[in-house]
Amino acid sequence: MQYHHDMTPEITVLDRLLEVSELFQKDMARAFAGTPLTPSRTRLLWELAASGPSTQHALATRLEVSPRNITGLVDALEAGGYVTRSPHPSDRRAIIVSLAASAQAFMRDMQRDHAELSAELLGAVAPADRAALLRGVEAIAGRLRELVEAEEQRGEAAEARAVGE
Amino acid sequence: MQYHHDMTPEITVLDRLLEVSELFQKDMARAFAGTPLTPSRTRLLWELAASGPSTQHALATRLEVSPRNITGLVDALEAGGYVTRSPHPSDRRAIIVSLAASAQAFMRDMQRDHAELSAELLGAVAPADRAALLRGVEAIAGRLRELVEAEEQRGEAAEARAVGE
DNA sequence: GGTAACAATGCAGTATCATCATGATATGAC
DNA sequence: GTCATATCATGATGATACTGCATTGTTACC
Repeated sequence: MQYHHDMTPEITVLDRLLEVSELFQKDMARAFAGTPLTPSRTRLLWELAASGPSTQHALATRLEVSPRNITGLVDALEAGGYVTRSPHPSDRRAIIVSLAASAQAFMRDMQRDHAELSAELLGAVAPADRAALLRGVEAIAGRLRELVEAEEQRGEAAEARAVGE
Repeated sequence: MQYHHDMTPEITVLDRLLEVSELFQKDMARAFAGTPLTPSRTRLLWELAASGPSTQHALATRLEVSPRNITGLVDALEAGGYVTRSPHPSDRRAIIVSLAASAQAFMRDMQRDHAELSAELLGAVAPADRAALLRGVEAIAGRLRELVEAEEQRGEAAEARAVGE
């Protein structure tokens, strides 16, 4: 691959996005050091904040992991006081997982930090570029979503073929 | 913070970036399923592609992990035929890790895919928005880099204080 | 009422990623 | 030559994140 002394824009967009992605991860890891929170557990917490109290089965479906895995994640979060388990009102097999009161405050803080960071980052962008940036990132996210979905279905199709043979 | 019925731009930029980040990870995981490649190992491979043959110690420093960890990662990559270990020409303690010939081709493929994906994503953006998008993402990456670095140093300072007491 | 499906979990297992402690060997300064 | 230091390997350990299978209690259907 030939590199000219000015970088090609195609390369830099993706590279910057990947860098941003890496920096986010690094920042999260640092922020959660010393707590029992990990990416997987935080994902569960966000899901709970977004969708409200849920059965473990529902969480497993929405997060696309095995129910068994949810049990473990909830165990850890419950031990840390982030969530509570309560019986389902009508189905005695099921368990409702809810955010603990302290975790609700915690999530509000996270959302506040989230908004602050967002404002901070947008502040680094020239005002005249902001609208276009917004549209562009939106377009990229949409396209990427499509691509990943398409890949997923190809994968499932291949799997189905393999089983059929 | 006031929410109008249209979402505030501050929230959406960050959210979209986080979504993009998540989609990248998902895509990588899918692409590497069935290979011995994992995020950490791929990171080592990229580092090797970028910096050329290196001692394990140098890799440990650059990737900011323990030397012991590098041994394990290199073990796995060597078993998979991605890297080779060879003696250091002048220091018989040291070992030089290099990309295997097949891995060099593999990395070229990855870079090609990388460029294709980049073009594909940029293609989803309205032509008039591309220049601003580029500048904007660049600005955001730069700002985020600063923030993470600042956080890091605050963390180190706190650690130093703790040790000093 | 009997049976099949369902929710959660105990148990067992795999893989990754990381740490520290220890030891073998090589280097380089004195 | 000797001794501190550097490089790497091994072994032990631990946390996390998954999985599958078998079990227990519950519900729903016929």
